[in-house]
Amino acid sequence: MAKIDDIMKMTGFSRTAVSKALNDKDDISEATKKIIRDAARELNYIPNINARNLRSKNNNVIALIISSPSAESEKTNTLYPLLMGVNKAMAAQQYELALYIIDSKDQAAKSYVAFCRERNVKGAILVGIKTDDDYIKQLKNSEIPYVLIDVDIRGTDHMNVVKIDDVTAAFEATEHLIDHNHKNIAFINGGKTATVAIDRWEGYQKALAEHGLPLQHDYVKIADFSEEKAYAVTKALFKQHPELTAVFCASDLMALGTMKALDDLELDVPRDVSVVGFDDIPLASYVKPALTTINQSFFEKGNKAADLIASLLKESQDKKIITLPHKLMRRNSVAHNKRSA
Amino acid sequence: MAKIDDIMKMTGFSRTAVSKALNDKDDISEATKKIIRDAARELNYIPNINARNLRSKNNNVIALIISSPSAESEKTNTLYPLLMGVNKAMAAQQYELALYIIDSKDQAAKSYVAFCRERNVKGAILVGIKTDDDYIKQLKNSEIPYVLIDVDIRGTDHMNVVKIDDVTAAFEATEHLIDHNHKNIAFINGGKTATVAIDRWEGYQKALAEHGLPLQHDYVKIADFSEEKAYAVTKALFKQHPELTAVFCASDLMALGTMKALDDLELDVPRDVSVVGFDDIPLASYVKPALTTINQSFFEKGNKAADLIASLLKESQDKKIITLPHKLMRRNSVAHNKRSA
DNA sequence: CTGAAAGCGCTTACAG
DNA sequence: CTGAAAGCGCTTACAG
Repeated sequence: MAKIDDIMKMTGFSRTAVSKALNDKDDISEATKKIIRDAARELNYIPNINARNLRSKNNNVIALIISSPSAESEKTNTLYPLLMGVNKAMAAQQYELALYIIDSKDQAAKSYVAFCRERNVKGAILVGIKTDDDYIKQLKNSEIPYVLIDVDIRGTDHMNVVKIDDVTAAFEATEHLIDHNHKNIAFINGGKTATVAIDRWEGYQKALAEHGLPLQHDYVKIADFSEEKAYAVTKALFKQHPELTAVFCASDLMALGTMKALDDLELDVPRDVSVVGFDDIPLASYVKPALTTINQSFFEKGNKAADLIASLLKESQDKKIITLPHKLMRRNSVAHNKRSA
Repeated sequence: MAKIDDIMKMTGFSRTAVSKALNDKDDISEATKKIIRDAARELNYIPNINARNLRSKNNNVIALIISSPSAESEKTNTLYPLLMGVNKAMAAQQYELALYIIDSKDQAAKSYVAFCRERNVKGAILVGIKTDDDYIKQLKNSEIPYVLIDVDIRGTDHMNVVKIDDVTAAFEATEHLIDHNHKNIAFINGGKTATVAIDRWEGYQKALAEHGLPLQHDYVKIADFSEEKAYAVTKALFKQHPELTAVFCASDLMALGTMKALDDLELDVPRDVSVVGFDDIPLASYVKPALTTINQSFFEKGNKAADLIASLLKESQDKKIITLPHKLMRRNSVAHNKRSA
C-alpha cells in the first residue's frame, strides 16, 4: 500500500504539499498538483480513511439504525426501499453510510450511541423505534443529531421526524368504508406502542365520531402487525360479531391475514365484507381481490430523512417535522354495503 | 469525549496499562483492570475506532457490495433478506459490516476496490455481478479475499462462490412441465450475461434434450428480468405461436408479467397454459393461481457467504463453492396438457 | 505485572 | 506557493 510518504519521496515535494495537492487545496500550484496526482496514480495510492478521520475529525459518516428488523416480514419489504432512498441521498451528498441493525436480542450488548461515537458518526437516522423504547432517551443525551422515521411528534419535544400523516390517512381509510355505507367496521391494529399504531387508531376513532358512528371497543383488536395473528383475530371477530361488514387493518400484511380468514369463513370480499389495508406493499395490488389501501413511499421516507440530516449538519436549524404525502388506492376490496342495519 | 489519557490521569496507571486493561489482556492484574474499567465507565469512555484501526491494523470490517440494485424491483425483495443473512453472521462473528451500493451511474466514480482499501476492509461479499463485469477483474488484482453470490464457477478459475444449482433447478422446472405432458414450452430468460440466466438457460435445454424434445429457438426470449418486458414478450410469443402450452420464466417477476399477458390474451392459467417461475418471492404464493416455482433462500445465501468470508480470514483455505439447496414448489399454475400434439 | 516511548498515516496551523 | 513539525487517539514491541 502506497502512502503519502512514498509520493513525497517519488516527487521530491513535502508531505504537506502532497496532502494538499491530493485534497485539491488552493494554495498549491497546478503544475505541482499534476506531478503529485500522476505519481499517486502510478503508485496506485489510496488514502487511509482511518488516518484521515483520526486527524481531521471530518469524517462524513451518517448512521442508519434499524431497530428490530425481524419484526418486518419479507413480504412487507419496506426497509429495502427505505435503505435505497437513504443511500441515494447519501451518495449524492458525499456522505458515507454506516448501517447498524439492532436485533432484538443483542439490544443490551452495545448501544447504538456507542456505535455512533466509536466511529465518530456525525448524524443518525433511526427507523423502527417505538415510543416506549429506551433508545429515544439515549439519543437525547447524546450530542449526535438525528432524525426519526415514523415517530410521533407528541411528547417528544421537538425532534426531527419524517413521517406521513397517519391520523389523516387512517381517517380517510375509515371514511372510505363509511362512504360505502358500512356502519359496523372492525379495526385491526398493529400494537399499542408503535407510533403509527397509535396514530392510525386515532384516525379510525375520528372518522367514526365525525360520522356519528359509535365506537365499539369489541370491534377493535391488536394483531402485532402479524399476518397470522390478524388471521386468528379476524376469525374470532366474525364468529362473535356477524354484524360486521368491513375491516380496516393498520397494515397490508394484516389485511392479507384478514382476507384469508374471511375466505375460510366463506365470506366473500368485497361482496360480504369490505377490507382496507395500509402501506400499499407490492402484494396489495396482486392479491385477488386487489386490496384497497393507503399508499406511502418508503423510498421517499429514507431519502427525505437523509436530506434532512445532511442539511442539519450543514447549518444548525430548528427541529423539523417532514410530512410526506399518502394516497388512498381504491382497488377491489371495498364495495357498497347492502345489508340493512 | 473521554480518552485513554483521561483514564490514565484519573487512575494513575500508565497509558499502556489502561489500553491493555480495556482490551482485557492477560498481563494486567484483575485488581488493576477493575479500577480502570470503573474509571472508564465513570468517564463514559468510548474508544475511537479510527485510532484503534489505524494503529492496530486489525479492523474487522467486511464489505457487502451490492451491484446495480435498481435492477431489482421492490416486488422481488431478495436483497433485503440477503442483507439480514449477512448481518446476522457478521454480528455473531464480531465483524463489522460496510455497505457499498454501486448505482449504475456512479460506477465510474469510485471503484469498490478503492472503497475497500480506503477503509482497510478485510474481505468482501459481492452480489449482482455479471460475468462480463469489469469488477471481477478488479477483484482478482486486489489482495482482498472475497466471495461472490450467484456467480458461475466456469471460467472464473476458482473463486469463492455461494449459489444454488441453477442448472439443475431450471432442469427440474422444465421437466415438471414436460411431466405434465407439455411439449411446446417457451422459455423467458432474464438476460445473456447474468450467470443465473446462463445457467437456467442450460437447464432448460438439458431437460428438453433429455426428453427428446426439440429446442425451438423461436420459443426462447429475453426479458431482462423485467415484469413489463415479460408481459410484452409473452403477448408476442403467443400471438405467433398459439401451439405453446407452457412457459418457464427465469424469475417470478417475469412470470407475473407472463401471467398478466396470458390473462389479457384470454388464456387461462393453468387450464390453457401452464407457467413456472423461479425464486419463490413472497408474491408467488399470493398470486391467483398460486405460482409453481423454484424456491431458494436469499437469507441463507447472505448468511453462508458471510460465514465463508469469515472462515477465509481466519484460516486461508482453498477456494470454495457452496451450493445451497433449492426446491420446486408445486402450486396451482401448472396443469396436465390435454391438447393433442 | 507495569511503564516510557515509538509510531500507525494522515492533516493543519505556522512560518517563510 | 512550499515545507518542517506537531499531533489526532490509540496499540505494541521492549525493557524492567
